[in-house]
Amino acid sequence: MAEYSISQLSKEFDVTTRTIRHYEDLGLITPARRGQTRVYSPSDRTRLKLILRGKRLGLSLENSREIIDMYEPGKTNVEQLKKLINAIQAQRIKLNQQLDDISNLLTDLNQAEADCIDALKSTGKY
Amino acid sequence: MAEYSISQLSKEFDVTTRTIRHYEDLGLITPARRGQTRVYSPSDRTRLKLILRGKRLGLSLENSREIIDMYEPGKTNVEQLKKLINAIQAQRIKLNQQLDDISNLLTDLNQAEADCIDALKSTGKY
DNA sequence: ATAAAACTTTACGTTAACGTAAACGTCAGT
DNA sequence: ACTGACGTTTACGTTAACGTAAAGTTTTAT
Repeated sequence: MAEYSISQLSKEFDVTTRTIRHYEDLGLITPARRGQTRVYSPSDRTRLKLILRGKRLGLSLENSREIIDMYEPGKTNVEQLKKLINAIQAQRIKLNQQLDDISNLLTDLNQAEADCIDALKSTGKY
Repeated sequence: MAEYSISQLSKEFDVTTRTIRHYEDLGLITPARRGQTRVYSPSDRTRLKLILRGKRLGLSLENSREIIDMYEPGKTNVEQLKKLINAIQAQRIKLNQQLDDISNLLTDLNQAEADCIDALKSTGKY
C-alpha cells in the first residue's frame, strides 16, 4: 500500500484535513492527483511527519520547509550547499539550547513535584 | 542591586519593553510601581526568565504561567496539589517527546551536513 | 532651562496557523 | 434514487503574541 488518502493521513497523525491542505498551500507537501482527489505517496507521508515533528519543536512551517528541503536532491550549487551547512549549524545551536532548557525544566518539575508530594504528605492525605 | 527597570530587563533578555508589558497584561509578571514607573524585583526577573525559557520550548504563555505558578506558595489545597502533579506528569511526557524529536532531528542534520560536505568535496571546491 | 532619553497608556495593525462555513462533486451501499 | 461518507475549492473568521504609532509625562544630562 504505497498510497494514502488525506483522511488516512489525518487520522494517522491526528491532524485535520484542513491542516494538511494548509501545508500544501504553503508548498510543504505536493501530493499527486487522481482526477481532483489528492493521492499521497510514502514520501509525502514522510514530509508530513517531519513537519509535525518540527511543530513539536516549535519551528515555524517556513523553517520546517527549509530543513526538509535539505534532504531533497538537486542541491548541486556550491553556494546553496554552504548556505545549508550554515543553516544546519544555526539549527544545531538552537536545538542544543533547547536540550539545555528541557534539562533545566525537568529538574524544576521534579523539584515542584517533590514539593507537592511533601505538601500532600503533611496533610496526612497521601 | 535588587531592582531592575523595564529597559534593563529588555536589554538583558533581548526582548522589547512592549513584550514585557504584554506579559504583565496577561498577568504573568506583576512588578511594583514607584509612582507610575514599573520596578522589577529579582523574583520578577526570574519569572521573565522562566517565561522566555518556556517560549524557547514552544510553550504558550498560558502554559508557562501554569508551570511558573507551580513554584509559588499558597497551594495548600489538596485537590490543587493533585492537579499540579498531573500537570507536571503531562509536561514531562511532552518534554521527553521533545527530547526524542531533537535527538532524531540532530541525527538528520548530521546526515544532511555530511551529504552537503560530500557534495562540496566532489566539486573540488572544499 | 531645554533638549534628549526613558517612562507611561491607549489602541489599532499584523502574522502565523489554522478553524469554520458554504456550496458543490463523486462514489458505495440500500 | 436517495443517503452518507468522503472529497473538493473559496473565503472569511479567530487566536496568540506581539508590532507600531500616537500622545503624553517624568528624569537625566548639558
